Amino acid sequence: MPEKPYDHREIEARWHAEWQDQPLYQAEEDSRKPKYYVLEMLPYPSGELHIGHIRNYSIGDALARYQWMRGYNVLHPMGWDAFGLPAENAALKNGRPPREWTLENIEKMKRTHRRFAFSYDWNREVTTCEPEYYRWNQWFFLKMLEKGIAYRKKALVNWCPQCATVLANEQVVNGCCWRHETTPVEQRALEQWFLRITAYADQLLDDMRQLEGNWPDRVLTMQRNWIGRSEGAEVDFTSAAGPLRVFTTRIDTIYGATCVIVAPEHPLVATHAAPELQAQAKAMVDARSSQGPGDVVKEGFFLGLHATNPFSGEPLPIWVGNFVLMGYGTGAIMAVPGHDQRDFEFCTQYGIPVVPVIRPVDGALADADNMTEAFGDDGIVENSGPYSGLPSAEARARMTARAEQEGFGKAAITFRLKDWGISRQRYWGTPIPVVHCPVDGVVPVPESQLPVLLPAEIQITGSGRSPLENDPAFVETTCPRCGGPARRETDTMDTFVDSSWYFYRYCDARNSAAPYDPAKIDYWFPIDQYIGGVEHAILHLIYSRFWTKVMRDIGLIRNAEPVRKMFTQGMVINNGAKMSKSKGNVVNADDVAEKHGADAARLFALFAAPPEKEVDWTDAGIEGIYRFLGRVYRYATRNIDGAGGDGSADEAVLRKLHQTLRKITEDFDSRWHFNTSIAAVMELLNELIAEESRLSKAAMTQVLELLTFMLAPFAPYLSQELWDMLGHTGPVFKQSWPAYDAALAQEAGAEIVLQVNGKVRGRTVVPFGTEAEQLKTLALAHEKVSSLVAGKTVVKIIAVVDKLVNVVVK
RNA sequence: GCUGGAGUGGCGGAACUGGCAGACGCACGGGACUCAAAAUCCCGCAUCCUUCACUGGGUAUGAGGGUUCGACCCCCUCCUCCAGCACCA
Repeated sequence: MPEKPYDHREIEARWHAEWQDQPLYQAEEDSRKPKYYVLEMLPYPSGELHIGHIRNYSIGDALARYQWMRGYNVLHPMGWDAFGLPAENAALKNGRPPREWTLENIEKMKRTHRRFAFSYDWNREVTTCEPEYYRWNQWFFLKMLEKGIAYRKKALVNWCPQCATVLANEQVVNGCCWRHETTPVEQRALEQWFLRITAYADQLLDDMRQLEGNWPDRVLTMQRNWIGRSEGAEVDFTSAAGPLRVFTTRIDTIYGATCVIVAPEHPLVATHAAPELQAQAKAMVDARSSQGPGDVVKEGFFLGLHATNPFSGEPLPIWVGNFVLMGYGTGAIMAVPGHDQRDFEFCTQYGIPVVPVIRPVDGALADADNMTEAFGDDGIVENSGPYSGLPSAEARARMTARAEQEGFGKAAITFRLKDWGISRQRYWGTPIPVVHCPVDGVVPVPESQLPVLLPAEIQITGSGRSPLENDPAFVETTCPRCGGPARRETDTMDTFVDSSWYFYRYCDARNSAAPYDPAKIDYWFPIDQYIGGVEHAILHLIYSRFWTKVMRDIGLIRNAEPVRKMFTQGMVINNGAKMSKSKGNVVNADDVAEKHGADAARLFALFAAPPEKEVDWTDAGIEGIYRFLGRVYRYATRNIDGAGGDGSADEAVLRKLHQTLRKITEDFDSRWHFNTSIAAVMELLNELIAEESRLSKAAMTQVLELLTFMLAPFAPYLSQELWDMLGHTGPVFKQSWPAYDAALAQEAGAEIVLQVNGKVRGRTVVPFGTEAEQLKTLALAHEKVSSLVAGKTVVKIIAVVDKLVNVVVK
């Protein structure tokens, strides 16, 4: 058969039509096959897929298809993170109702998904803005309220004036909003709903040990830092205003404390500071909140009060310092300028004495007058009453014990992690299911009344409060307890709530009686492989882990962790910047599919770099892949029913064929460096073309079939076309992944590198396993080697079986 | 500042366990086919020296040192870049 040109449009259109209404990718219920749950992070439905998405999904899809071929019952679902601010902004801008806008975007993106033939089980699709989904957010919220995990408090919150809403701590980047990177976040006091994630801090930390090895170290490190567990002690300093509690990790330095510093928001300021000092503290708070990224200059003032060091009995001045955080520890510290750099800077600035009390294990105590920086290491405690001479660690233990005995302190653990504020003053989110009753206070909506529906018709104003407040039909209700008039809560939930458990819903997506059937979770969980961007290393991935633990404690599920293996793929860079709408460098997936085809786009996304690394998008790069696919196609079409050659190249070609298959299989099972898998297929093709006329018909048949299989996880359209051309029926990815033939893949002999003084001077082929002694003899007999050795003394000869010989001469 | 990670041709990257540095692709140069172009195919492509040529040799994995018969790989010092955290007491 003469070769045919590669027409990606024709091939992809044909199979697209063929597959359109077929349930090809459904996961089986009640299967006896082993399960494999592969998941890619669900996208926000912005309206278009770009190449960054394509990369994420191409990795997951290759894996899903490979696992199908390996005989697994694969669950590979997709959904939409459909609540969130852009829908409201779109509504403001062009008057489209958020739901309508969102659903339309979803339809558009789904078309692109199908065009790329990603193997999702669309029967399990989850759309988080639909009541069938968000009612379970509300249900979980009520459970958490019962358990005391959800609670309400007035708190200083991060407020973004641009978003006109509250941000979680995790959403504040360098003092600015994560969505508006130049807008400083303000502090406001509001009644907010919180989830007590801090109660799980230790578990979140401890269970990371189960994840080690299967999650990227980088992600685990970031989570550990985020949780920020510190062991130390709380100690009461006595003062005229009552006991003042500080948190310290270095109680061993307490004899070196020269003042106590409180945060400007500390209650002591409000109760005991003179009015002008209170104004000064307030100014400090405001200055800090409006300060953007960069260094905050240390500032402070004397409060006019003293506190007594419970160990030394010494009176110390109480200062207010702008670098002391109310939100961490007790909001008050003991300043030990001799052994803490921050305290050193503050105290020297205000002339507060420096008193060194720790010396290096093998050195002398520093001289206070000549210090230029604090000595922050552990050492030997000096000038510290009965503790003098003890190593730091022991001093800490004894001092803490004494504080506990005498009731002025205790061992304490402080976390950097704070409770998760979930209230948002927004319309397009899950309504928080409580009502405010003048008689009964805050009353949960009974489960039977769920879901609390978001009203469809709403005037989005963009002003500070939730648009829901302006909808009397929503706000005005009756108290479920007393039946009197009451107001609904108008805050909605943070959208990270939606994504904290969506992957459980995939297991039972149409359940209307419960979030899911626990038996199904038992079968499918944990997720075998989760794939997504590293930008979610802390937010989404910590919340998800927390939610799983809560569901377990409610008694719904048994697994403590949702994700067994995590993979973070690198970003796609275009023109030196991360692709984003605001930078205007987005490469649209449909455009690429039109020009070069979905197969080429997918293959290039995998070929350009190892999946965990960033990858530069280049039009030229995808051209190369497109040419490769064309060569494969033309090679196949012109050889598919040819007469065959004399077979003189069969042995070499089949060896290469099975070596390539072995490499791809190994890449899937270990390191996922699909760029080298694809390079190996290219190498194979180069050899196939070179030896084309010398291949027997039987060998050619085997070549074409295995080549088709090798491409099946990466290029579904082309491989299906080839499979069809080869006279087979049915989807190629439902065939069994072929086992490579180890005997065929075996090289004829070992190539031994011959070196003199570590430099390669020749090589020779010997039977595998040829012994070292024999290799040495062979090497010395080698013409090139012997000429270089002649006239010199052989110092030694190193021989490594099947690898090399190195003759060392002098 | 702290904590991770990374530096290899013009570019993206390979070299998996200390054993042939530069696979594969892009770009580039030359050639074939063509009236011409596109497409396609063939050849070359780290660098310097040597040779008419075949060839042969030296130098190269951010810089400098070390360990080793042998180092992109291990150790030490330094430089640069990227990411995360950033007064967390």
